[in-house]
Amino acid sequence: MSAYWLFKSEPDVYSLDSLRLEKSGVGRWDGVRNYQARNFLRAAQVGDQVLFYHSNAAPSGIVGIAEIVRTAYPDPTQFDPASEYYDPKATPDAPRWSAVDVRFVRAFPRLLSLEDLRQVPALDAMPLLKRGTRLSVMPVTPTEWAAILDLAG
DNA sequence: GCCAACGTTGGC
DNA sequence: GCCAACGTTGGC
Repeated sequence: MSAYWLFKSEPDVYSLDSLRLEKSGVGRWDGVRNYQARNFLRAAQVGDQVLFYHSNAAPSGIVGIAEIVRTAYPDPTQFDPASEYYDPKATPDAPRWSAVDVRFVRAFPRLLSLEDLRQVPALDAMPLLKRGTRLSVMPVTPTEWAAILDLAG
């Protein structure tokens, strides 16, 4: 039984299109530096479905679907001093941060903006829509998933 | 282990 | 670019 997730990314950094255009067909979801988000990443299983959300965009919103193709492994960027995600306290023997691999599934016909999503009562409990929540990886319930796909058309 | 200071996120 | 909200750090 697949689970559902929502991943946030700034489209200027990594968009759904970036994932779609990956030569290998697979994109690495790295750079997560929040423990709660990391723990959710670690819970993701192969085949789980992911809502791809563009943050810091105009407008921000859900743009499509990706799928987990590899479960959590140490995020290589934490060991790379040249990376903006470098974490000097992480070592290969004691990694702190995890990455997963995803593949593109599909783009929605239109972006579902926060404003759109707030119109749907079934989505009221989503952390995404709660004031002040900045979680970049969060679980999505089957009910929420169905409501969002319905909205996407 | 408290908590002030600081840094980051992300909508607007 | 502003700034509210939140997470992390580090002095004590």
